[in-house]
Amino acid sequence: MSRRSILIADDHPLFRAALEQVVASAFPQHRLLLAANVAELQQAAQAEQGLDLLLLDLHMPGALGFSALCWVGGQLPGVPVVMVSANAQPDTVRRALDHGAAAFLSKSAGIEEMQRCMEAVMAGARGLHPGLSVGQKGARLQALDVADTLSSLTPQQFRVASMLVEGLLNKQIAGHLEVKEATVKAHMTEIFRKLGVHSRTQAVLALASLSVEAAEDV
Amino acid sequence: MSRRSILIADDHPLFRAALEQVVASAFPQHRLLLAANVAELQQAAQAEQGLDLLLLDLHMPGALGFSALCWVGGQLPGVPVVMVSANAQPDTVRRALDHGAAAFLSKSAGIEEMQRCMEAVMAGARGLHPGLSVGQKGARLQALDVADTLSSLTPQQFRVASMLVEGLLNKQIAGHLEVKEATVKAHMTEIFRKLGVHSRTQAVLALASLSVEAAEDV
DNA sequence: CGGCATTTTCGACTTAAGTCGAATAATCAA
DNA sequence: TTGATTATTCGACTTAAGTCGAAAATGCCG
Repeated sequence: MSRRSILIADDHPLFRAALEQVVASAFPQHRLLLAANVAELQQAAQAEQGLDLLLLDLHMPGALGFSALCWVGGQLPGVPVVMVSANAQPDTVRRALDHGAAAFLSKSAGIEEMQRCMEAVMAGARGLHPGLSVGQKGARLQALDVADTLSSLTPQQFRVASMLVEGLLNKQIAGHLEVKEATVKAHMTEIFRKLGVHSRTQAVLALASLSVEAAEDV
Repeated sequence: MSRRSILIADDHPLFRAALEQVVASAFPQHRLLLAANVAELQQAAQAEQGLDLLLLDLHMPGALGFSALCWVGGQLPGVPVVMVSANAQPDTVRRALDHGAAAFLSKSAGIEEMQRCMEAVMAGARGLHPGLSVGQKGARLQALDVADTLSSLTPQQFRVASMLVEGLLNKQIAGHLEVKEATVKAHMTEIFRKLGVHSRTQAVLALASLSVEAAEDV
């Protein structure tokens, strides 16, 4: 636990491996942790308090839009997050930074550029997005209330919420999490309370407003 | 039924009255029909087969995004629709035209401009949007499947679907429509079948993808 | 007017959803 | 370690959701 560590969360195997090489060559003294989905991300982040940097893909399985980023912001305060995404639309970048990302890296960025960015972020830099002017931050995002709420969900509740917006039944969610259906229902009730709604339908509507933020950039 | 008629559907009383004046002065020989919400729009359109023009507000109570436009396209084929909206973002305009609108009018447009546009549409013109270049049509819209489905809903089913995405319970929907809850459930089952889903949650997710198209432009 | 198709309606029944209370397990600070 | 807080789990119960079949109403065409 003494060595510093960097967590790479990306679902694409090839790109994750490539990213691993880039990070390893730039920071040979750091330990590298890998995650292919949100569940692994949460697990790894939980086992590693002293995380120095998190490279987070925007389109992760199980992540509804920027929700994974929101969750990290709430559950892992102080851990700088570099968002990584195939597309770097100005809107996407701005939203990522609004949601608390320390930097935004395009997957088409050069290796040296990536390394420079990561070094800067670990040195304390924030709001970096190579290739784009800083300009106007904090634009719209009326969905910020929901985003805040998401970051207050416990890890298990977050998984339940993720599967909820996949359209799964309680029974199916229970199967995936290997718990009883009654447990899922209890989580669901708590999620409703935190979202300020009173039914599954309303919860889906609230959460869907987050999902579309990222769905637009496909 | 011999006179030609124009239907104005807008929820804002003041603007609806103003629009009424504009239309009346430009087309004194036409009969004017008014609708303040989607229910009235459906009722009026049903009672009037030979509709020559429909002025449709984008933000109508009970209308989920462009759904009202989709429904008109399916239920009232041949009736030209001029969309009216407070904002005329290029994206909004393009989507409206993609969904079958004959023209798009900004609420801030001049009176003469409005009258010219309406005349042109009734003369057969299509794809008009004063103040914007025609350019690239038919862009994305992966939600077109849902839009097509919406236009296949019966009027009552459409009302049920609208209230569904408001987060209402079956009991509440039944109260608004003044029918028994069992009836609403039956409509719900049929809506699920047409949408190709198997639960209320999935239906909301499918329909929400339509709602957000318009929600962005607020 | 008399069928014919669609729409709307509803009751009875099965399944899913949601609430409440409570027990257990994990976390953290003193 | 101990006490307190939070997270996770679940059973029992109430309510909502969803399916099936069918009757009644509506609209339309010959």
